[in-house]
Amino acid sequence: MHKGLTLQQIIEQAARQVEEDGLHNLTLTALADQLHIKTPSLYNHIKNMNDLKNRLASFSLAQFSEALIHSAMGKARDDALFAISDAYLTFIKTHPNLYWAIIEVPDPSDSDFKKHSDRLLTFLFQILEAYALNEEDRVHAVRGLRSIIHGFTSLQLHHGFNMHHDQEKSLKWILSAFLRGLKEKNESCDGAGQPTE
Amino acid sequence: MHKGLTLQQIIEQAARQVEEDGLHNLTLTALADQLHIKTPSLYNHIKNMNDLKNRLASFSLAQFSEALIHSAMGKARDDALFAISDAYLTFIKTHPNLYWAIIEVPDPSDSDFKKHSDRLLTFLFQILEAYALNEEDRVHAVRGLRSIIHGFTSLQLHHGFNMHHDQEKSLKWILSAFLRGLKEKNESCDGAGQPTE
DNA sequence: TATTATAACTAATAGTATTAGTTTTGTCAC
DNA sequence: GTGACAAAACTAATACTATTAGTTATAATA
Repeated sequence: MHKGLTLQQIIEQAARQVEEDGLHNLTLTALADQLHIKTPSLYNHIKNMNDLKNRLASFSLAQFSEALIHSAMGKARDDALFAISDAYLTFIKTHPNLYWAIIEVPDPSDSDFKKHSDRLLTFLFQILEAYALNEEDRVHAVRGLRSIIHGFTSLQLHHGFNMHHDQEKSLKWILSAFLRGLKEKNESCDGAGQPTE
Repeated sequence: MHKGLTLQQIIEQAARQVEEDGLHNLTLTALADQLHIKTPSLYNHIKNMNDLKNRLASFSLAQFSEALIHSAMGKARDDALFAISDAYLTFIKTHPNLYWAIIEVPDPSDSDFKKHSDRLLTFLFQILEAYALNEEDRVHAVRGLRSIIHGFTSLQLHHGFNMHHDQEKSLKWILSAFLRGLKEKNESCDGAGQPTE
């Protein structure tokens, strides 16, 4: 047989199966079965399992970036950031296993993966340009945003917070606090604040 | 042979091997080899691989909690929180693979694991009691703290930020911003702040 | 139509967790 | 001490993994 199967189709099928069954239930046998080929035939398209997971991570990250960037269209500052965090939460809720594929990418320095990750980073930098921060502070601020959103969502995804209080409200609350603190840095209206120690 | 091998010894050996070779290089064969027993003998002590990983996660989390709680001894408020974040970073740097074992725990609802995780959470709550927050806000604040520290460290651990700027300084900067925003919430000194939109 | 590269195949291997059934060994009541 | 019992080791076997080597069929091309 000679199906002319394409790498793209393989990745997409892998993504479907991962979405359904989770990343660590992805096996070459199951993947080949769904594609109606024999397992070793996959090696005509991929180097090995790690390679497949890298490509799957890139694929997922591309969709993810797209969703985030799209969500902030025509918005700026806090508005944009809240939209992004909403999109982030939405993606995690609708594609938890794909997000996990991004987190567990075997080789984060893979060139294709890095391309998409850099794109997302640059995008965040641009959003933060609207705030009056010097170069170094902006680096810190971007790291802060990523940390907050990724940390919140991945904790929720894997470990779950106690569900008594609303999730989305929490994330918004946290982001608001961070942004308040970020703005206040330049203004130093802290004269009357509670003493630090 | 009848070595009288104990579960504790097995977990500790597993921890040693994971620290050295990473979580996904932990195999029952390798573990049994190092313990000088045959692979199936492990099943006298553990239920299966998942069970082993759960126990390993609990073991790691216990050490982790201990380190964090210890670091805040005799401190309060910002002082305590910065000490905790330092301890957090230190743990991740010295035991990255054990931290990963905590993150990748197969069953986060495992009772032993939950025990330690609740302990850590309660501890954070107590620290935050020193800030003037109502019940709900304190929930948000604890989530924020966890998200920031976990998010920052796990991003750094797995994907790495660009190393041009200092890591610890970044985390301190981010935490400071969050804490500023947290304090400001009650004070509403925001009259002259930059407009939100 | 002949050539060639692609993409499928079959067959085989080594490494994985796991189960079943057996044997050894330490412990403890008598 | 001796015998009963349970704990903890063992051997042997199974079912899945990924992966490699070598082979065959097909599609495109010259």
